[in-house]
Amino acid sequence: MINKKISIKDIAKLTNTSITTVSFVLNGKGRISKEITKKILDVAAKNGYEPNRMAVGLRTGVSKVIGLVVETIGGPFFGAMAKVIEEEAEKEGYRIIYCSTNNNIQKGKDVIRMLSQQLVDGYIITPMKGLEKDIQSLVANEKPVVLIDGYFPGLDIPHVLVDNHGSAFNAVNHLLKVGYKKIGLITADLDLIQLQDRTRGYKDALKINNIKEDKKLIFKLPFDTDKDKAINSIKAFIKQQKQMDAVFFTTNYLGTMGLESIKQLELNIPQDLAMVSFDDNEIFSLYPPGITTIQQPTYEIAKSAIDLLLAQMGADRHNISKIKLQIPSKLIERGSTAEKKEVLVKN
Amino acid sequence: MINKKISIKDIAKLTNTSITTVSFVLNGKGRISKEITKKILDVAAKNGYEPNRMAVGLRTGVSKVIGLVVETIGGPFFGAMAKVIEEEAEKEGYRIIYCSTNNNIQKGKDVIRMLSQQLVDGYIITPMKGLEKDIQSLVANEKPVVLIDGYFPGLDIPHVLVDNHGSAFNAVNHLLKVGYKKIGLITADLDLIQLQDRTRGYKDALKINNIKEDKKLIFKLPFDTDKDKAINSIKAFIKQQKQMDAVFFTTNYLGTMGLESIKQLELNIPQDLAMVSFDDNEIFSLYPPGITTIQQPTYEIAKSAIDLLLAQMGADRHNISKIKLQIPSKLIERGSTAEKKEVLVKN
DNA sequence: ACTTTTTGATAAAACGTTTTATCATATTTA
DNA sequence: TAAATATGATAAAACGTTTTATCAAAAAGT
Repeated sequence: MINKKISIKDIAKLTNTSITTVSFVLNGKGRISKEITKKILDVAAKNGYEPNRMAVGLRTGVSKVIGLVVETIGGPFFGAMAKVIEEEAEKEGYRIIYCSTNNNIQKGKDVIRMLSQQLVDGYIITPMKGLEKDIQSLVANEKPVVLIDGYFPGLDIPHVLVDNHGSAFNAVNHLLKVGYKKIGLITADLDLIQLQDRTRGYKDALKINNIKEDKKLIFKLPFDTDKDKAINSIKAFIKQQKQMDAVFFTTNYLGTMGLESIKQLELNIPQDLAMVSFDDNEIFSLYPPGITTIQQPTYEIAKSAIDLLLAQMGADRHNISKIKLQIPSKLIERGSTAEKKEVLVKN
Repeated sequence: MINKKISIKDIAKLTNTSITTVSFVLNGKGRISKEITKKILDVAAKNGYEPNRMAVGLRTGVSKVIGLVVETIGGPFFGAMAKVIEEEAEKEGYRIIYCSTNNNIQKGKDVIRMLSQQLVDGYIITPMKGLEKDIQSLVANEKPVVLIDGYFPGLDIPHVLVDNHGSAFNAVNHLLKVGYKKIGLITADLDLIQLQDRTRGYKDALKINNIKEDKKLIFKLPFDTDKDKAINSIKAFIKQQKQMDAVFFTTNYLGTMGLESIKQLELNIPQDLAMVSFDDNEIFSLYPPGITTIQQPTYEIAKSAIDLLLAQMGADRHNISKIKLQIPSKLIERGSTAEKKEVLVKN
């Protein structure tokens, strides 16, 4: 049953009709009689005809493929996103072509250039500094683009992401409410707007509670440190800041390493150190006493992003673009931020 | 800088040459003088020429795209795979188009049919029962295919996966060596050869240690149960099998839920119940006292798969196909399988 | 000086579609 | 009955490449 792929031309021959007629029937265009329509449809079905996407793409300029450019598909965050995006796209007949940048600007540029070889109809991209021009150039060329998990401040490009500032603000505020006073921040030394917004949220929460920001309580982990080194430097930071009674990690990855660090230091959560991390995660729910986290609405973010993109690719293209969404997160409170018990001072 | 995409024809016009000449220069074929070559290359570079992949694809029948069909990209296992596969493919100029089946046969069929519309040059597929015909048909049509994380017993299709039988055998053997005697098995009620091989490994390990298999110690979790229900039924199973002193989970997912179940039952690991799970994972390394796991060589598996596929797509196509790899795993021993302390019988 | 070979360049066909313009024939209108 | 219109089908061009076959001019061989 080695089916040589059958073309529209073959169907025309088999049904004594013309190529045009077959094309019209298959696409429900033109005016073709019932009988011929049926005959063509039958033959097409029987031979399992599938249009050649390359030919269609060449002729129409439409590939029915969406480019998904993420930092890395590995993590739980993007994995969940990818799934939703794929499902929604498929409903509209789009396939997903996936590329990762590994936070490397050149790789990002390359990937975008490649995809723009008429390969994809639209883009969902996690932006990073240095890609502004490339992405603006896509937009200028009328390519539908939605940024996800980040944005370019000042640029008018549709995007959807969690409310990073508000989420961080709430988390730190929560820590303060339940009694922690010396709250540390552990973030990554990456030039990402998301991390900056989260840091701002932390600082604003302190400010509004009249707590003076202490630079010593902020630790930026260098970007490319390997895992063991990273854990060691986190441990060093925690050990050094003795008065610190809680710590806020700005990413999942940092939070997990933080957990490992705290474990290795044999500190008790939350008695010795309370903690909150961005991005919920199975570890955080399972690890005793449960780690309080900021749960990103991954489904909503992904759904909004793909919807926004599909809308841009649809008929009503123009009035939809320029939509910007910041979706609220959910603070999952667990044991790691249990109310602080004041230490009794012996007297 | 709205660059309308430039074509080979435009370059020909700009350089007073013919389309053929430009094509020859750009592809390093034909015989064209140094001067004209340079002129064309210059103009092409200056205008940022990129070939139209659709046109190339139509003409040559080659898309430079690889289809990756997995159960779901979400999990850590496939996420890690996808990353490696993408990196390696990119070196050879291939892009990855990703589709998930969610363990649904019809979805799998649909996805394969779609991809075969001349969209992709080769396939990496996680096989599932019911897709045999579809995949064999690809092979019959000379499409390069590599199966990953599974295989079709009896069918001669290249594949690469972990040595499921051997891995399970070793894990259970290890449990027996360190003193556990009543070892339970928790697996999923899915008709996957991987799970069957793992189950066989478990049984063979018992057999070789002269331990009679006890059907009561084997629990198959129904496929579509939601997480809470699943945890409850695992808890019920554990509570019922009082003499059971250790349990082997055949997948990451099951292991994680098992951990949650054991936690909810307030059992001590390993004193009350020892455990081993397939697929290593950050939770298992972090959760006290550390869970012993079978670590799949994800990098090796993915690398082998993409290498095998690229080889099939290369020049020496035929002598390479039909390669089958089962890669050994690594047993990561942690606290959950510490040597069993015999309970002192009071006398 | 005439044929053969080499060199450099190109015209044209093909890949499989979609779509515009055209054309008969049939039907309606005047 | 002649003119206008509606109906059903199709030829041909176009999308941007690659590649085969061809061709003129230059170089080499006789």
